[in-house]
Amino acid sequence: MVNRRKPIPLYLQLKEEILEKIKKEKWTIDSQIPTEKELMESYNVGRATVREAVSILVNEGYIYKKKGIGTFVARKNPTYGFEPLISLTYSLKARGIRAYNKVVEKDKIHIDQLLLDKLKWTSTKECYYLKRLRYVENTPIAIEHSYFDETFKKIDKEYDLTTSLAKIIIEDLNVNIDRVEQVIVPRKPKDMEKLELNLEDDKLILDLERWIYINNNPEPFYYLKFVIPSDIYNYPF
Amino acid sequence: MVNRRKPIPLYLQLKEEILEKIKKEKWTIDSQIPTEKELMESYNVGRATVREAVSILVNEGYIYKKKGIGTFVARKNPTYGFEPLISLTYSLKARGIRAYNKVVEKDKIHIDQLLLDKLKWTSTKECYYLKRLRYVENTPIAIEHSYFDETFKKIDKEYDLTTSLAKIIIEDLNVNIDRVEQVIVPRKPKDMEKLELNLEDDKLILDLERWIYINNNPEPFYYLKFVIPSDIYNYPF
DNA sequence: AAGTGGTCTAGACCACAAC
DNA sequence: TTGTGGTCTAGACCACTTT
Repeated sequence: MVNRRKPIPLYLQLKEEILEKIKKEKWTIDSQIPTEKELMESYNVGRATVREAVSILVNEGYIYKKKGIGTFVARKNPTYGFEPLISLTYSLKARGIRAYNKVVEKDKIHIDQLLLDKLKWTSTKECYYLKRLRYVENTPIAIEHSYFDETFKKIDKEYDLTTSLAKIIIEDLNVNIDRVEQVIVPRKPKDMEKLELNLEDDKLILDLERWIYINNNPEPFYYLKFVIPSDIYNYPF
Repeated sequence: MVNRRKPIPLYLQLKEEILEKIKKEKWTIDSQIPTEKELMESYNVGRATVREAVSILVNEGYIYKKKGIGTFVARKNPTYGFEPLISLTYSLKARGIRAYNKVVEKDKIHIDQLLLDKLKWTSTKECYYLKRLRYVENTPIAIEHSYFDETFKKIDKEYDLTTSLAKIIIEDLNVNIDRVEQVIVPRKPKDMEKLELNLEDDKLILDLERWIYINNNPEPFYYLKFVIPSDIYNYPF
């Protein structure tokens, strides 16, 4: 029960109450939790208090809402913090930020020795290139260069390339991810990149390269390069 | 100006208004923006509307609040999503989640050939080991093994090891980060890890290894291994 | 039509920091 | 003491989904 005499805000107490019900499986995954009205009445608090408590749990990934329907349990355990290792789209979504991806280029390409090394491939094979610009609030936040093996044919045919590629790989492609390698290196941007990312003159960028290995294949099926403005060194702790 | 006849919620319109003032440097970095009361009066909206708009911008990292003082501009440009590539603490904080780190072990250690390879060092030198458990809401979310070169003596002496190591490295240590390498591999947990992370029986974990290179040194000064419960395959996209 | 969450207002009291 | 953001209430109207 919530207690007004405690020095802890009501919405935090209520949040803990709800969380406990989820942890103890009184409310199970994908089942609906009480409506805002019901929570107001059960705990004798105002609607703002209920909404504050609920919104924290939504933010932390425990519950989700469906407009016009209700609020539901998403998960019993937290998945804190490692989302960005998997998906930029997801990590933005977790912060309530809508991202938009624009396909700039899509091609089957020829591979030379240099690219072969980049891709960590030992022999020449089919290679598909996808270039996307990633936007948040109409501001470009990254240039993304993707290189796929023939797996791309399926992706291109069946999925929407403006959404999260990680989602497609993890959820829909039905593959086992064996290994993800990643290298981040800061450097000066090229003129073209300055233009695409709307960069000020002296600003550095980051090269983020990623290789994904699946299905026991010794070579990666997917090579990704992000070009990102580097404000990384002055973020507000 | 905000407009009630538009189909866009007032708080989103107000958010855009504030953001524009920041982007166009009408309100500059670290300067105070109008108080909630002033914003209510300027835009003829209620306090909840103002607080909603402001809280989004806080979440996105544009502004920050000081209790009892006011609200201030943090940055002009977005830095969405990439900070967490370096700092777990940051990525949690961005979602309004407080993390707690507990130092389990701290030692100067002997290096054998196996470890030397792991660390990507070519010759033996001083090596300091730090093991921490990382908690959120009293739930352990990761086991962290850190290996430092002699740089650690300064860190250990001058800083609080229960805070963000990334913050210390980036902000306080005054080094240039040249390169960050990272490998993620899923595997079955050891019994000890099951215990420390409170794992259910069939759950996989992720090994996340990270090497950080600084100051043009060809060898990393810092090797990190995270052991993380893996909910990757059921992300709520 | 009924029920849900989404948006919004007006007002209140509080804890905190600065003067 | 004053002003700030933090918490909380009661009430209103809306858009959305299901019946």
